[in-house]
Amino acid sequence: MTSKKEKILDTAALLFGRNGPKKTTIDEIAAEAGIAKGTVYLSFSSKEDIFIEVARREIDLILAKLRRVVRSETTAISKLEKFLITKFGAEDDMRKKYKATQEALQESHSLPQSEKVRQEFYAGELHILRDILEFGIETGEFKKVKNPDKITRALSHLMRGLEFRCDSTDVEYLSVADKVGLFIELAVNGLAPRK
Amino acid sequence: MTSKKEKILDTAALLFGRNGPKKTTIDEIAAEAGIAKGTVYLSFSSKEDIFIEVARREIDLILAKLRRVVRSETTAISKLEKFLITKFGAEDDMRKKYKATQEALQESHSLPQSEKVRQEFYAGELHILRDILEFGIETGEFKKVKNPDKITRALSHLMRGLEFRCDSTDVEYLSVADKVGLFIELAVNGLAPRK
DNA sequence: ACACTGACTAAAAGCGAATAGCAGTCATTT
DNA sequence: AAATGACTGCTATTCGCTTTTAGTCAGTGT
Repeated sequence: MTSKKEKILDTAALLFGRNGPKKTTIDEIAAEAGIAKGTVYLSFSSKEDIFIEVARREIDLILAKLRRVVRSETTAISKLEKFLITKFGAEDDMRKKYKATQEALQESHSLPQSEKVRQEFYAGELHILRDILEFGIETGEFKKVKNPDKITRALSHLMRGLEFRCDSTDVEYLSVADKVGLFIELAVNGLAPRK
Repeated sequence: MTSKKEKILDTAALLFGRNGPKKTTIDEIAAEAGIAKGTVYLSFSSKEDIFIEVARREIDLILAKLRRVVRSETTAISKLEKFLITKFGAEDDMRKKYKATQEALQESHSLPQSEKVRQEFYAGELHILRDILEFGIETGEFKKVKNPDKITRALSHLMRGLEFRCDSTDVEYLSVADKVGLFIELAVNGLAPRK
């Protein structure tokens, strides 16, 4: 049997995904997991604690997937492309399945600890991006840059600019392929002419 | 004497800037403008109407300023730089003075019509950006691109990615100069090496 | 005749007391 | 020792009431 803690996390993830963490009660989690409420508190110290662990698990899944698809590509550009495709796709997943994560990534108005989880996620993403950048520099696909950290951050901002904004209509609904194309076009080739 | 309509708009802009449009009443505007409430409704059909016109005036000011600084530069890159510096600076202004505009640009939870104003602002920005792009292509600073519209949009997204996010800590507080530098570095030079 | 006024109304926002729902505890059971 | 679920106190929500406010219009002054 998977440990009780795992069981609780699985159940919580399921229910968080169904109604969002805010509308999920410890009573529900306990009932659905087939244990008593008090038992939940033998493994976790608070609801927030559960939330954080669920979010962390989901984020790890996404990051692992991103790392996997990046690893399986052989050029920096295809790594970048796959990364973007997967990342933009993951946003859909998040909206559907990973409600806890979505909550955690939602700026402001979430639990204090979720800030930490968000940082982890962005740090993870940034790290992957940075690896791609360095890989590209090694293979000669990219030029040497003075400040890779800042460039990585700019890449991540461009990416963020292309993210879906669920609420607004101002980001026209570009297809994922379009977004990726634009990203590569700009970030890789740049506007200046190449002789 | 400036027309009554102007007087009302000036007063409304002042009060909107002081307390935000939500917390400003028509009674206050009328009192401050030294006219009776009913008179306001001779020039405007609703509070929203006033709001929209105030926001539009403020947006026109910002766009005009952007156009002016861009026009006064002679190279595409310096145009781009000045545009960005001014734009990022304008965000500060907005937080301080242009409460109506800020409200209008705030995604969601604002009045229905404010959507329209937002669109106008983005369209205006996009147009300026696009002009810079075309200017750069003419002067040879930029290469010919297949789809200038989409590239312009990508530029605007990169820009948006670098915008202040007033609430969050995740966009580290890069200085305006850093942001501009990153933008140019990426968008103009790109990652690919130039031989 | 016309520009303007401000008391008026209907509707919305604000308020707070009553109520319901929930996280977390702990004495009891297994 | 591990697990339970009735219980507690706190927070969120509801609901009726009061206040505020957008918008109107009969009236006033010029």
